[in-house]
Amino acid sequence: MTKLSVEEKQSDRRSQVASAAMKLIAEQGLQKTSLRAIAHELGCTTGVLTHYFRNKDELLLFMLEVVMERLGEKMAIAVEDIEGIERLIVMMLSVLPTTDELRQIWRVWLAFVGHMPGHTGLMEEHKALYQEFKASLKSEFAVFVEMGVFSKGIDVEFEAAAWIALMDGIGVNMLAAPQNYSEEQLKKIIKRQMEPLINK
Amino acid sequence: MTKLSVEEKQSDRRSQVASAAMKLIAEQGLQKTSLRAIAHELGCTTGVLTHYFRNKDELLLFMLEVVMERLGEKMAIAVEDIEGIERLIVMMLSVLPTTDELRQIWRVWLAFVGHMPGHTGLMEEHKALYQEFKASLKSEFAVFVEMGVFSKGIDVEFEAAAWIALMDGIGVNMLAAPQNYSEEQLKKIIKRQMEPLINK
DNA sequence: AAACAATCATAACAGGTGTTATAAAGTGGT
DNA sequence: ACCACTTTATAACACCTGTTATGATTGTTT
Repeated sequence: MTKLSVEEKQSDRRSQVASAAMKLIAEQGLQKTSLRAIAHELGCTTGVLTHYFRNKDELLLFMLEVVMERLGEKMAIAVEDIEGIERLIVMMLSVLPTTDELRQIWRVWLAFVGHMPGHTGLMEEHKALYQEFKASLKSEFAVFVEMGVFSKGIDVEFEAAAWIALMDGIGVNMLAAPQNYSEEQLKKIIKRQMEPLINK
Repeated sequence: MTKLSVEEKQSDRRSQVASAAMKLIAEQGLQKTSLRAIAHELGCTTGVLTHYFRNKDELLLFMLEVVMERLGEKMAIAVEDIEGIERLIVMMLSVLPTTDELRQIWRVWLAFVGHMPGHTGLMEEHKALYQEFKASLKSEFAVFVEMGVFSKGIDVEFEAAAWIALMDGIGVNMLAAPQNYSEEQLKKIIKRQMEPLINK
């Protein structure tokens, strides 16, 4: 391969494997997603998987990184050129499981979280990625404080944690107890969470 | 056995099996919790399990019922003799994973939810139990409206759903990305969620 | 063209899985 | 003491699991 197109580079073999695994996990659960099933989904044999991943946990970890990365990208794309309070609303709406792709991502995350007990390595990695997420949210909040959108007294650390918790909860509920959260309802919840932070 | 003490009756053999399974799931995850492992934990053989449960999914379902039931009991005990806004706060605090027992319950629930994809039977049952939970919360809210604590205009259905989502999110975060939510912080989040509902 | 390394396929291993059938042990009623 | 019934143990079944080792194939470099 003399030329590397951008697409080929960013979706290298590891990512292809991860995508196949994510598809299966989202529609069959983690238990039924064996290495052989993933290989079959991808149209190859398990030799590929063992060549790119030391073991299954390493594959799981990579999938989690892919999931977090995709969520970050979706946020970034959704909010560019949007400022102020609207920016936060759009940001949150852009990652909730409202599309098939996002539902897949959330299902994979849920499977991972449910699989964590007893696997301390996975827990620590998950915690690290979460704090990364929280850090970006904190800096976002800090900007709002600087710009006078949020009041000065707020505890950025605490607010970011509370915000992530709310988003996780909505996401989990949209998957685990499917119900019609309309976009208006989602906005209503988000705005409420934002209300006490606004500088008045 | 001529006499059936209350304790022996409510913790019959099925419940004992479920308790052993819950302990293992909470500390090792669902994958490593095989029928043989459960039997070993309980100090018997798999014959007991197969006698009381048709298959593993039926055991899982029963565990989910136990989990929901215990949460309901904890709520009921915590809030008796407490009225008004304080009642709601205590109710919520009483089920969040702040103790070892509650953490176990939440871990089992998370394992179940992560295991649901592809098992439509389990999903439907989970949804049913969730709506039961929501119904009791709705009636709780309705009382608040009647008593003038909450304002008349609120959408009880929507508010209950939003509330459950917030609780789920906090619970998941307390397990998946452990951090020190102090009781004050939890109360702060809860009160905030309550604020827009209060009749002023 | 030869040598090297990356990529992938194949196969075997040791062990564990849920499920099922069957036999043993225990229990209470008559 | 016998019987019917529940409860538990044992063992086997067929299958799947992640992991590992070994070859074949391919591509790149010298």
